[in-house]
Amino acid sequence: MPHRNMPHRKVNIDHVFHALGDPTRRALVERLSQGPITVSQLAAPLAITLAAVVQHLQILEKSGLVRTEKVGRVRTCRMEADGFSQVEQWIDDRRATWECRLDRLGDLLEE
Amino acid sequence: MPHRNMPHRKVNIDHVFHALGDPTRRALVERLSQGPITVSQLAAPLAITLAAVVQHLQILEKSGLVRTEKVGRVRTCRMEADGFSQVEQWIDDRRATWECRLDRLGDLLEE
DNA sequence: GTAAAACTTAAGTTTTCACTTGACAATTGT
DNA sequence: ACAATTGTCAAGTGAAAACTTAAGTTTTAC
Repeated sequence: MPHRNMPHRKVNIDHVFHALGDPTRRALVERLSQGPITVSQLAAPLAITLAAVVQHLQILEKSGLVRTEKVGRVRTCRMEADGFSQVEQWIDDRRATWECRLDRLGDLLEE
Repeated sequence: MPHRNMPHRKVNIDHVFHALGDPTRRALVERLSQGPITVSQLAAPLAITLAAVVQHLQILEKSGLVRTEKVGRVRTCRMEADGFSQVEQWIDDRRATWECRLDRLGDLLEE
C-alpha cells in the first residue's frame, strides 16, 4: 500500500549497487547531481548513442537513484538522493560489524 | 604527477564500484566484515566452486577492499576498511554538489 | 501542413563477466 | 613416502550486459 511520504519506487540495494557499478552510469549521476537535465543534454558529451543513454537511464530509474518526467517531447531527469542512503547504510553496517570485532579484540588484549 | 596525500596503493574508484556491483562479492565482504577467514571457509557456504571464489577475491583485492596473505598452504583474507571511504567520498561529493544546488535555489526563492 | 526535434522501441551484435572444468603446485598429516 | 588438504592456473562455456542500428511516435517550430 502506498504511503504518503514513501519513495515512489522501492529502492533495492542490489539494483543500486548494480547501477553504480557501471562507469557510464556514474558519469550520468555526476552530471545529474549538478541539477536536472534532459536526455539529449545528458547524451551530448558522451561517445555513445542516445538510445544507449536511455537504456542506462532506465536502469538508474529502476534503482531509484534517478527520477524522470516527460513534458511534451522532452524528458527531464533528476537525481533522487535517497538512493545513496541505501549504499551508505550498507557500508555503515559492514563497518559496524568490523569495528565491533576490533573492539572485542581490544577488550581481550586488555585482560 | 603523484600527490602528497594520495594513497600509495592505487585504490581506483572504478574498481571499487565494480567490485561491489556483484552480489556474490558483496556477500564475501559481508562475511569478511565479521573477521578474517580462509579461502575455503569463505567458499564453503556458497554454491559456487572454490576457483570462482578465488576469482572474486582477486577482483576484491585489486579494488583494495580486501587484503590476503598466504601462510603455508592457507590464504587468509581480511577486509581493508579504507576501500569503503572511497565510495563514501564519491557519494558525499555528489550530495554536496546536489545540496549546494538546492541551497542556491533556496536563496533565489528568498529574494 | 510539413519538417525537425526529442525521444521510444525492438532487434541484432559484440563484449564482458561469472562460472566450471581439469590439470597442477605446495603444504601438511600419518 | 604418500595421501589428503588447500589453493593456483588456464582454457572454455554460456549468459548477461552494453551498445548499435533502424524504424516509429509524439511534440514543436516554421
